[in-house]
Amino acid sequence: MTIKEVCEKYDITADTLRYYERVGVIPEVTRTPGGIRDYQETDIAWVENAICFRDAGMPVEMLIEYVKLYQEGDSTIDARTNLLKEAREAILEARKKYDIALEKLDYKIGRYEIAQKTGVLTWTCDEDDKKKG
Amino acid sequence: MTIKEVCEKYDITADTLRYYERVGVIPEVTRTPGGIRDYQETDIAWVENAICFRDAGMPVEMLIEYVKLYQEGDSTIDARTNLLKEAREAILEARKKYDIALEKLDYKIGRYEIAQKTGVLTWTCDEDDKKKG
DNA sequence: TCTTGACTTGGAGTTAACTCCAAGTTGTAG
DNA sequence: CTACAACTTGGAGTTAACTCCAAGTCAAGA
Repeated sequence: MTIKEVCEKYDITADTLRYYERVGVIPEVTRTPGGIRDYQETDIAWVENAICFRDAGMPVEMLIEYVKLYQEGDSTIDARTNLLKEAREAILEARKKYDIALEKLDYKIGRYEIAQKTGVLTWTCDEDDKKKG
Repeated sequence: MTIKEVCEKYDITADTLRYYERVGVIPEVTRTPGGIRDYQETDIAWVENAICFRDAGMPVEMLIEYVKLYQEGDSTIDARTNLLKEAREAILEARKKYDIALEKLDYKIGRYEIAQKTGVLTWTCDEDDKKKG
């Protein structure tokens, strides 16, 4: 699979893919004899992981560390487990914050929609932002 | 409430609070006659909102836009509602990605824990990353 | 009143994560 | 064999969101 195909498949730029490889977010990608990237199943799995975890806010540094440990072999299994657990906690924490924001948004949207429907503001925005967020 | 107290209450730096005010993420804060920030209930509500929405990944630009619309008065209620709905969609989208990452993490952690308990790798990490992510 | 520490401003600097660029190489279609 | 698009590299540039700094002002205690 060419870099272009991978880009299209995952809606990501070639620059980002090359950057991920360069800094070690993914291991070195398989090449053709001419030196052109030819993504194999394994390479693609790493790309998929990288995108998935980046999408969840996991820092590039952490992914680099994971790949480094992975390449050091079985002796790093404990370290890798810990790293993954740490990432899990961070993601759970972040998700909690998303839920709180959603609640707040829903409350505000609800208020605004009533105002729109009735054409009347039964409350001042000031009051709303002051008392209920 | 002084800037320091607000910092401590929300675990945020004074620089960030001043930055938020400067760029318009929150409206101008009440001052003492001497020009020193003296956060009132309303000011604090804005700070709380800003932190909450930033924590959910809402871009600073969007918060600035909301405050701008808010200050223009009731004629911008439709625009504000749309903005909030847009933010809501973005947060829902992001949260979905967090859930996917969590699933992947849980799967990997489960595998690693079995390896740790039994002291045996019944699978190669390569295989794991290749086939199951 | 003096000191001392927290506050003020505008502007410059930093960080993470890309994103772009120039100059050169590869590979496919005609 | 020749174009020509797509690929390669190292390195520089950009963006969002802070974060820090210098020079000066304010306010509470001795």
